[in-house]
Amino acid sequence: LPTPDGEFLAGYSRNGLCALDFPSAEKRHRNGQRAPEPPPQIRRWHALTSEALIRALAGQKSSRLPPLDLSTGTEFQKRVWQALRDIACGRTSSYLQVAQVIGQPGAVRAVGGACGANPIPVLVPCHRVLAANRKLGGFSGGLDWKRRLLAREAAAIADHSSGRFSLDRPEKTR
DNA sequence: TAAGTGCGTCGTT
DNA sequence: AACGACGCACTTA
Repeated sequence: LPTPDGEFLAGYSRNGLCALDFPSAEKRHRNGQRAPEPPPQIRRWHALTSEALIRALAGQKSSRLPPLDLSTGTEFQKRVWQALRDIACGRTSSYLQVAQVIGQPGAVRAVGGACGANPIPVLVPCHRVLAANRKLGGFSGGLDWKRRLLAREAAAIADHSSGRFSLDRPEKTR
């Protein structure tokens, strides 16, 4: 899946989009060998994924998404991932807040683990979760990506609201 | 303030 | 039984 930020790799199951990988600088994802001719269903989903991802990378609210197949996760993880999807574009949350939202205020650290296990980063916005001290926290795709995504969302919001509203973005970068 | 240490917590492996 | 994309209290510079 080509984007201005490089070639992402999307994976589909019978039920929908089930994986999204950041561009890997090294091995250029299967080196051009993609599936012969995806079935029409998959191609429709892929078109949606493509537009949504490109918008998301620009910091804009994502367009309509294809069905997401998150069935690989445990019950706990699925609850966390759903909570992530409820964080609006341009806003941020914290691992503690997410833990509270899913009704397990003590499972803060486990929430971090679930974020790290998110199979569809960017579209399932785990990058919007910061540490409670308002620092960046971690990111499986690399902290630079997390910074970039947040900065672009903040910029898009600022642009849209003439910058007169307070942006909630991370104070510090580590 | 900033940075480091220790411990509680709890889902995963 | 061990290990974190954490949080919080508490020390030290």
